[in-house]
Amino acid sequence: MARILSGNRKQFIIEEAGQLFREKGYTAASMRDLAERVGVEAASLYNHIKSKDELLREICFRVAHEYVSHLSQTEQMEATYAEKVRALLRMHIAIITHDISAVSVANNEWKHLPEPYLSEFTHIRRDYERRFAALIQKGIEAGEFRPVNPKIALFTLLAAVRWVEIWYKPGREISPQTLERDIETILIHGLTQATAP
Amino acid sequence: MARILSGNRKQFIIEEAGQLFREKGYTAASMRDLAERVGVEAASLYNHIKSKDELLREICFRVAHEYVSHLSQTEQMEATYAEKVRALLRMHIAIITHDISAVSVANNEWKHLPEPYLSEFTHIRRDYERRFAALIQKGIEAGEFRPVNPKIALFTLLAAVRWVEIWYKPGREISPQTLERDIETILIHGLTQATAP
DNA sequence: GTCTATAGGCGGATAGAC
DNA sequence: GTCTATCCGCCTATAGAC
Repeated sequence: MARILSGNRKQFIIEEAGQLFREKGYTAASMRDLAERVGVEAASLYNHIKSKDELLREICFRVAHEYVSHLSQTEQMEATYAEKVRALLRMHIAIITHDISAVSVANNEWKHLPEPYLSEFTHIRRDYERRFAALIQKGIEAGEFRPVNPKIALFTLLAAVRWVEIWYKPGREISPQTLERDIETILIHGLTQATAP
Repeated sequence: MARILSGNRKQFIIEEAGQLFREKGYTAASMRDLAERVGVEAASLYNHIKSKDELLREICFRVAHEYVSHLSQTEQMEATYAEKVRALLRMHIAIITHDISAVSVANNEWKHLPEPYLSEFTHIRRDYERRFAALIQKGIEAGEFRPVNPKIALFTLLAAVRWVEIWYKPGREISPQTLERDIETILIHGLTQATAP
């Protein structure tokens, strides 16, 4: 029971840390700032966590594992490569809009992870990119996609959904559904009306 | 003469600061770090600059003004909206590949600007986005572009070229020319071969 | 214009009472 | 588990000798 309460308390602290790190950046955010949000003195935080960077680790790796888990599911789908890429774009937008603080921290503050976690994190991310690029490569070979460099295509897609993380706030004028539809339209079909392959 | 030398020295310090801020982040980068790169003691830097945030300001506003200046030129071009948007995409890629540290800092560290510079910077950026979105809006009205939300289109385009800033290193396997061509292909024509408007 | 020395503040984290 | 008090280090920036 004590462990469950303690676990909840820790999760609450991690949640607040995610929002704080997103707003001010990991380095500029102090444990005193975090304590104020949580409603305790700074020293009390250390009854739940061991260090500031433990918070960063929890956030970054939770996000990383969520992305990898969805990628694995997508790879096993029975579908065309275009459908798989489309599903991954939707997945990215969904994760971002549902867990925006954590995603933002994982995207922008990961470089402050201390070793060996930094190496582990970049390794996971590189592996994710490699597997995603392989799907695009196969889509090109299958004639579904234009013959572009798969890495360029990958990063263009990933970056194009990442802006949502910077910009999106719940309750903003544009709904997640419109977001999803229009971003997909541009990336999959292109911006211009009349296309000539 | 003394002023010219001093000016060059200051520019050198700003250049080194840009690289340092990009690598470590503005808050995590110390004046001692910067001094070591420049080859002096930290206190000596203050003969050339007034404060750490002056360096951040110089970098952020130089980049902002470069973007705005190119946008103004593009607005005055005699060309279709598709050609103008294409020109702006090329301009973004060119600025990023030529001045990557400064662009990276302006994109990622601007939030550490102290007021009133923070407000001024965000105002300049919002104005840039408004004018760029207007070009897309007109392109949609002219039937050149698909009927998507202009803001979504804008941010998707801007984000898609921004990844270059995170990823690009001079001398990497992919050339700026290939970058430009493939990113344009995806954003303007779309990833899939057979498009059905 | 560069140096050494240092002021003055805030950072993460710990000790120990309750 | 939370508090107060505090350690100790690093931070930006300044003072003043050379």
